[in-house]
Amino acid sequence: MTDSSQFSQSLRGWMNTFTHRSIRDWSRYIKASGFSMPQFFILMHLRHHKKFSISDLSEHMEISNAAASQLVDKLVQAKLLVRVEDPNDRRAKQVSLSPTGEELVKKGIAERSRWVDEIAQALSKEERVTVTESLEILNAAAKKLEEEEK
Amino acid sequence: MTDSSQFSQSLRGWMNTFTHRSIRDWSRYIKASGFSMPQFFILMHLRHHKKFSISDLSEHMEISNAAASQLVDKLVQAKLLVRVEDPNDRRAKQVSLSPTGEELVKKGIAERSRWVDEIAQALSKEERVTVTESLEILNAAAKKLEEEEK
DNA sequence: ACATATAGTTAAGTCCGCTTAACTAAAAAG
DNA sequence: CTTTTTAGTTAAGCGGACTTAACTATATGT
Repeated sequence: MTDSSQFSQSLRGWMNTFTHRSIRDWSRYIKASGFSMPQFFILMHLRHHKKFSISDLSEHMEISNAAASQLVDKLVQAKLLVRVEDPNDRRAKQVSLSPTGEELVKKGIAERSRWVDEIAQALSKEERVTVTESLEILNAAAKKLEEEEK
Repeated sequence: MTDSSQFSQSLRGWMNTFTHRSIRDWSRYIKASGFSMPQFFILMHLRHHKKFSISDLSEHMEISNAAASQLVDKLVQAKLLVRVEDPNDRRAKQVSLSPTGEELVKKGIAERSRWVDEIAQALSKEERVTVTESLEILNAAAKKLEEEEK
């Protein structure tokens, strides 16, 4: 019987292979592109949250405000981020991806998706249909959970 | 029509949410457990490749032999790794997880799987069946690809 | 056997992320 | 209007990951 625990086990198995692969591929890409892990985390985070303040970032990354400010500053100098004054609160800053930053992240994702395409080709047509459907289900569930957490 | 590109898109979507979540959760766990990213990468890598030499590691992580040696040394001192002489080549060392190290990685994975369980609960029984099946398919495909890469 | 290549360690020095502390400026509270 | 809180920056200093270079020890090739 395919019950909840069997599901969890399958998902965990997939997470393992996926995580392992991700760590390897991402860290290589990050190294090749000349940025540090923390810097890249910021870029990735900005893909989901188009805008954030220094405080948001320091909270999210669990580092001090000073550290967040310094990290952002370097990325601004590298032209990957844009930092503007918050019109509603002139003390605060709004940080977002610059076109260059966006491109960098996209390119990283594109590199990784070569793997995805290879997997796609390894499947039969029927398998692809089933799997696509499932991924949509998972995606929807994950999004719903994320909503609830706020 | 659910073709290959639609599949890729779904998988990429899932990868995005998953990667985003992973980065956040893992980096928090790593920070909380007091180890650095590179150190944790080593532990994760050892979960898949039970044993490796210093050279293997430096190649895999794309760092110098010296750096690999130093990283491993710290983890050995912290009792997370075991480093023994290779019986076939006395110049080489075989590095593997200690029981403590294994436990640390397992605990990290366990933390993350709380999220998995939450997702499981958000699905209907039928959805779980479909998704479990799909995950097995994906896993098999990923494993096959990994084999071929060698 | 000797020379060369390979596996790993050690040491010195650089760079970077992080922290705390001191500061500026704006907003909120009284 | 004055006080206090909040957002962010700057500077000094620490620690860790990384590099290169010099070294030891084993293995391989001629």
